Amino acid sequence: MPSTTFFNLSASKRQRIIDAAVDEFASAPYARAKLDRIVDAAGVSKGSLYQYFDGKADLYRWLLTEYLASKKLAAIGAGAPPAGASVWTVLEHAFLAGVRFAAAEPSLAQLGARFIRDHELEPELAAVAQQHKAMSEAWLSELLTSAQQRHELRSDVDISVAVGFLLHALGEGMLDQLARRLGMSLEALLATPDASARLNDEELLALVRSVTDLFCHGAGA
Amino acid sequence: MPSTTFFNLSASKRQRIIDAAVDEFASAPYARAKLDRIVDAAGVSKGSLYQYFDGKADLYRWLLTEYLASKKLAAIGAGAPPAGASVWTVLEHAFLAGVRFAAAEPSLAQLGARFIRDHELEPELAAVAQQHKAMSEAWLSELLTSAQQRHELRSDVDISVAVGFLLHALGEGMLDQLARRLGMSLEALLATPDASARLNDEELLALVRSVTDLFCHGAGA
Amino acid sequence: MPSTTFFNLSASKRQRIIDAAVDEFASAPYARAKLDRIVDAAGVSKGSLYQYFDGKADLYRWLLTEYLASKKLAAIGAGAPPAGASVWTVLEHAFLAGVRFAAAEPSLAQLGARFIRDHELEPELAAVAQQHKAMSEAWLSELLTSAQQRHELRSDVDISVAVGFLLHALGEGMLDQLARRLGMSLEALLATPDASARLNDEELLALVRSVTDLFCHGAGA
Amino acid sequence: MPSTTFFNLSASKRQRIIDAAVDEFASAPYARAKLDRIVDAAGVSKGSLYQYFDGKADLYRWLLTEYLASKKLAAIGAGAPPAGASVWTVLEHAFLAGVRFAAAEPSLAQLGARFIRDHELEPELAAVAQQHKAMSEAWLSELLTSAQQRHELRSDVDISVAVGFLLHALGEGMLDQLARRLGMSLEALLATPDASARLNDEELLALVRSVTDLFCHGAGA
DNA sequence: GATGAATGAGCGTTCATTCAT
DNA sequence: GATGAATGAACGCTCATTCAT
Repeated sequence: MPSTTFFNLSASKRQRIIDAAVDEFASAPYARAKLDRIVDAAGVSKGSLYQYFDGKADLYRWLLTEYLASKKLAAIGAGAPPAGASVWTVLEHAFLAGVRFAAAEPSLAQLGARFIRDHELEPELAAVAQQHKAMSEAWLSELLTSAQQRHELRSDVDISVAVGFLLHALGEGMLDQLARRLGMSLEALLATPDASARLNDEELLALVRSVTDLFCHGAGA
Repeated sequence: MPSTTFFNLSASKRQRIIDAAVDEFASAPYARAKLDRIVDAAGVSKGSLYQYFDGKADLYRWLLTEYLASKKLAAIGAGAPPAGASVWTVLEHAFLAGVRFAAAEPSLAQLGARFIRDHELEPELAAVAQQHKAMSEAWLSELLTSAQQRHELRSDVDISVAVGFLLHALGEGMLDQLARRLGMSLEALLATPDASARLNDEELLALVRSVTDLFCHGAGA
Repeated sequence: MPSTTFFNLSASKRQRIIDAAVDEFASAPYARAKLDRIVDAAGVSKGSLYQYFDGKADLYRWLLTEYLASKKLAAIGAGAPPAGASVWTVLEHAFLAGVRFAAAEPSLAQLGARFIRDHELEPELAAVAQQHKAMSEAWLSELLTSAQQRHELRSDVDISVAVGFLLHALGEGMLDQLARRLGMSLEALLATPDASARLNDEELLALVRSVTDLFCHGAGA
Repeated sequence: MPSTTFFNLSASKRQRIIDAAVDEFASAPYARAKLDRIVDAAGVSKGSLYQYFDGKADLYRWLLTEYLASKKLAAIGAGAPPAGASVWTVLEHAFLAGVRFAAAEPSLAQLGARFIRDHELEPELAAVAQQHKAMSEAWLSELLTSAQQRHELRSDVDISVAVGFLLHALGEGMLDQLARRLGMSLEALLATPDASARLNDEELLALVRSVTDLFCHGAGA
């Protein structure tokens, strides 16, 4: 949790710190991200950073649970699906919001992607990751269950298997597919912040449709 | 590459070292795995370990590319699908072999799972990981393409999206689903080597069928 | 290159570190010089040393190429030979400056002497050593060639042999001769920082004259 | 001192060990020479080497003080100057023997050269080096003193300076000059065992004459 | 006598965190 | 509140030597 001191900072200085931290945590896994690089890039002293945050883990946690989440919400909220929309519409909206956010805010999206994949987390941070995953799972589980009740989904579909599929598809799988579309490896994509910008909105939509189509109709002839 | 010294060791000692290394690398990502813990658990001196392997990376690489691979091959080879089998049979066999291996050799399966997800790898090891992924992708891509030509798959399915789905489902997703069936988190499963043993073969088969069913028919009503 | 941190240190602390490092590198060849001994003698932590310098090699390089060089320049600059001086005058000045420096700053002179002789250098440091030698050789070669053209040297003298002689005489040979005059072995001289102070300036001059005399007239009857 | 066991070895095995050790100690300074490489090259076990010699230092010492010395003696003894020869003849013989030995037995010559220059020696070995140097100095000192009495040398030449010159010229300086003639650095020469073979006997003689000429007549016009 | 596996002290280096100024 | 110098535990790795077989 940042101290009040942090919020009393001038907006520009605060943003400089945030940007430096986002860049660092986006370009290296947690264990390899260096506070030294962050303070250098932000132009603040190490002591100051420790007055704003309780340490490396605290900074990282805040970035993910507060900053990234709020940005994501803002970006996604704009295009929320109409209430009562079918599960397919909801999923398509979610996918589109995801790929659009990745294309618009590559560093932040990378940060989120790293978080999902990162294994180097302190136990404390791992708990945050698990909680995050649990929430997504709960949301998907409810979405699919109610869809099944509305007969939008086959009654004999294994919900937990479907949740697993979508969880991946909305998270790491999305970046994986983006990378594939761009003809680059996932690693290369993570190292190239604005690569996603090369895809225009139509291409993003086509990608999303391919995924939802597979999920809806399966691959069988 | 282990030195010949390593293979001249008594089988029990060699196995002690392998087990200690597998446990360590399975329970912590590469960067956090400590040689000290391995030598302590194995009851050998640090110097000895360095006479067997060229270093941490060498030990890890051997464990993955030689030891794990050979164990996996032995486990999977037994139940290879008949030649000319349909894509569904092939996939089902692959899935079953995977979950059975995970249930039979949980530590090794964990090791493999970590490897796929690990971000902290030395460049050299990262190359091994990418190569491994590329091979899996190529195999799946060919499998699906020829199936499509045989009209076992819909002609308008996006192969690369389908490959992405299967890649995940056969790798990390498999452990994820196993964890879900056992009612535990993936992390808990990774920390509980013999948890998978609680599922009997019928349950494993049911799990596999749920996944292939989703892939074949989709979730749509 | 030392960090700015190093130069922000109090002069006394900085000097303590320099002295400790000079002593260590002067009393043991590079490969056997221990950072532990330096930090102990300087009374700083190992981590601090690493904030000042990039490592052992960096500290050593700076000591030689910056610190020693600047001290030497200061010491030698005072008594530069007049422009247009004969080769004999130039050489005598160079020798005198050398022996006086060795007598005045024995530890530093030892450091330089070790550097010239040391075989255990990292490739990077070895390059510095070779460059240093090449510069000295070029300077001497030019000095002797132009002297030959001015007929201060015999026309049939083999310049490269003469350069070899002077290179040694101005470097390691100088300490060797100093040791001989003091009736001790070179090793003993290197281990006794202020032994050189026992020779007064007249004796130093006599030593220099003996060397230049041999070089000028030869030993033949 | 090698154990009697060593001398009971078959000549071929003994020579294999010697050659491997010479090669290793010739191609790296003492501290960087590895026993592992020697036993590998010689095809003997490490334990055996420790039964022949008391350790690394013992092997090195024997190689220098017994083996190299005897080989040198054999090579030089053949062309000893006639009794009662002038100092110039004696020196020329000594120089020629030296350069010829270097050209004929490059590895051994390198070993000797390394020994003279090496700073990484154990105290015990350093004593051997000092003793060796002292003997050479004594021989030269006596040679020059008696020559001076016979008026072959100027009466006012500083013997100790002249000894210093010759000591260098006959040792490291010789290799230095050889390297210069071959157009390579000393380091390159040490790394290229048979480079010296490129100079024919006439060229070697010319080199020797250049040096003795400088020593006899000086460089002055 | 020969073997080669075992040893362990010791090295240079890293980096999140602390705290005096 | 801001600074940045100080810290030190911990890591991967080396290699001459020992000693049971």
